[in-house]
Amino acid sequence: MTVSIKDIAKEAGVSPSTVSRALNNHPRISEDTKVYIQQLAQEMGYVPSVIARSLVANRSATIGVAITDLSDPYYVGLMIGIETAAAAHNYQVILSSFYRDPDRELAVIYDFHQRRVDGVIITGSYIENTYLAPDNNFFKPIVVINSLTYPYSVAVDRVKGAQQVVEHLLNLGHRRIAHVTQLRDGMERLDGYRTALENHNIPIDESLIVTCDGGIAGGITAVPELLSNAYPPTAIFCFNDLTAIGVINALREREYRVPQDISVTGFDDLTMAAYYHPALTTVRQPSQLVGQRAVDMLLQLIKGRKSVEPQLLLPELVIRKSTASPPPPDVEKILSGGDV
Amino acid sequence: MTVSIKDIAKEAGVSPSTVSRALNNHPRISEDTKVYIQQLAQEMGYVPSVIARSLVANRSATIGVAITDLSDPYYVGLMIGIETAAAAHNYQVILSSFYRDPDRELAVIYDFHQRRVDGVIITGSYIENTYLAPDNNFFKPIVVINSLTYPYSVAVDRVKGAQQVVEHLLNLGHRRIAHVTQLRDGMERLDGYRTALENHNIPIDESLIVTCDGGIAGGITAVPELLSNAYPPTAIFCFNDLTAIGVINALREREYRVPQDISVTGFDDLTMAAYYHPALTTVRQPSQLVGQRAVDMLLQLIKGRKSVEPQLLLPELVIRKSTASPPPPDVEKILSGGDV
DNA sequence: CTGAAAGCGCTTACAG
DNA sequence: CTGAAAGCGCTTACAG
Repeated sequence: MTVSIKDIAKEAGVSPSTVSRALNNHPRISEDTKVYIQQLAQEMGYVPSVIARSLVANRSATIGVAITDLSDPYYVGLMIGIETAAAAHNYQVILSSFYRDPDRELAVIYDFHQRRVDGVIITGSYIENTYLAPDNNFFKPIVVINSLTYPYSVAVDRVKGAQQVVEHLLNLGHRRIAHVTQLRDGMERLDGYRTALENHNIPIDESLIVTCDGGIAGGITAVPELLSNAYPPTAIFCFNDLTAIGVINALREREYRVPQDISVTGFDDLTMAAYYHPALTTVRQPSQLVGQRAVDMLLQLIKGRKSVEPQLLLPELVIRKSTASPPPPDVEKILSGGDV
Repeated sequence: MTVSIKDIAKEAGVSPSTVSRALNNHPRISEDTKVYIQQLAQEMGYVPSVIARSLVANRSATIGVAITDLSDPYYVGLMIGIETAAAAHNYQVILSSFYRDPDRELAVIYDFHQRRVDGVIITGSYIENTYLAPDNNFFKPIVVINSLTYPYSVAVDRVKGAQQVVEHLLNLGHRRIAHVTQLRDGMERLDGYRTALENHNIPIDESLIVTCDGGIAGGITAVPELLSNAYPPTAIFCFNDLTAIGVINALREREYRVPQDISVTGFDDLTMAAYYHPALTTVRQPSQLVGQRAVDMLLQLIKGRKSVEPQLLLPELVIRKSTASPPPPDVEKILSGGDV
């Protein structure tokens, strides 16, 4: 049997109220009994129940974090930022994954509400607009990471990030630049890609845009499609570092050298990006900072603030070894009638 | 104001007990009122409070997971296994990191108890023996992953794993095999390393054993020490994949080729290991399975079982591209009086 | 089938 | 400074 405040009260011959006050350092309590009770509690192995405390305080000191998929280190980075910031404010984190399944996402958020978390952070949400609906039963503040439409959001300007890498490729002299994108989460990067090319008066070639699942496997499957193009790309701008790594693997298997034969760029700047071979040119998303800011924003909302400004953080182009100028044009191909 | 069972009772003109029964599909309740109440609850936006429910049930359907450091993908793998298995049993997971700090570890476990988790899983524990002490105030079952001394543990046989890779290196013809270890968590691997060498009658050369922090950085710092050896190694058995990647980076910086000039092995078989260049020869730890088994064991203990068998899972040697036979002996060195 | 009562472990006005 | 009472949101014997 776990010992409760009542047990201590009985043992000490005082009322439960007094025990409660002693344990909580209440101002109006005699120093003697306070010390005595605290010591007694210690001896008796008392561990306060935050369950009971939450019930009366109407506050659980818990935030629910719904992460779409922990197997992507990018999300782990967010999680680390969230957990660290939450711990610094004495909040505990309850974690659930929903693996890109909208039904599971909804179930997770509902479960969070049943558990009376004080607030919720969602990354990789597929149903962010649901949280705006007035009849959704969700009465706790929700912050969505990287949402374009949801009002309480902290995001990274991925349009700009994409534009920057593609500019970098353009500056190196590339003209046939492919993009491996991801349907759900890749729209901003696609925008940035288009904008950069248009700024340089390069027409968009839709055959150079292929979709993937956003993981290493997706990068691998994208390559054959790209290489079978009548005019294959000299550079590939990938959805993220994971797909870049997949792409590089598939390229290497076909004896292409990166970056000598073809340049490849990532996105995210995972820890691994710097230590991969070749080290990845990529766009750094400050994921831990994003996580931390999301907690800050959520804490404001929990405090009752109604008007928080959506946050937009800046990404940073990181140039490493996976990009270079395109190889010289293929002379044989030109002579045989091709055009580069 | 969030709506409670009382609000629904008032609205429906019945007692709270009836509402509770209707909501919980209690057997003895008229179908009519059940349907009516459930619908009313829905309309009123009722979300049950598991806080309140936990208080009476003395069960929170929550397990606390203390992970030492989420920035190591190995621990993330464990976490994924744990979270998945927990979700399958309708348990939520509350997650805290303690970053190899024993004080924080203890504080986290205490906090879990305050929150009345039903059980605890700890990975990378530094104070596992504390949990055995009778006066520690911890009254919920605790499973420790990869513990050698704690009775409720699921672990991987790392001695054997280490032995296997070192055997592999030996079979390739290596005789000068270095080991980059980690003080806290590397003892088993060190054992396996020693055993394998002894089995082949190769004396242990302590100058070939260097310690590191268990991350990429540690691999990088280990290399200069190893290369400055009077008789440098032809193969390096690393604590884990991360250190192997650090080692390979440091080697490459010095123009060593892996595996032609020197072989390098990892441990863990992170996802990245297969896609690294060169693809890592390593020892697979079935981390998701370990996480899942830990949940299974914990659930047994929560159910009240007192005698669960510690589990020891087998690792698996995965041979890829980072190992090869040693280069031919350095003739110049031999001629100049050296000995290999 | 339904309601009144007690209780889970705590906190907090309200009296004294 | 301390105690008795009420209450947080639920569940569950106990009566009826």
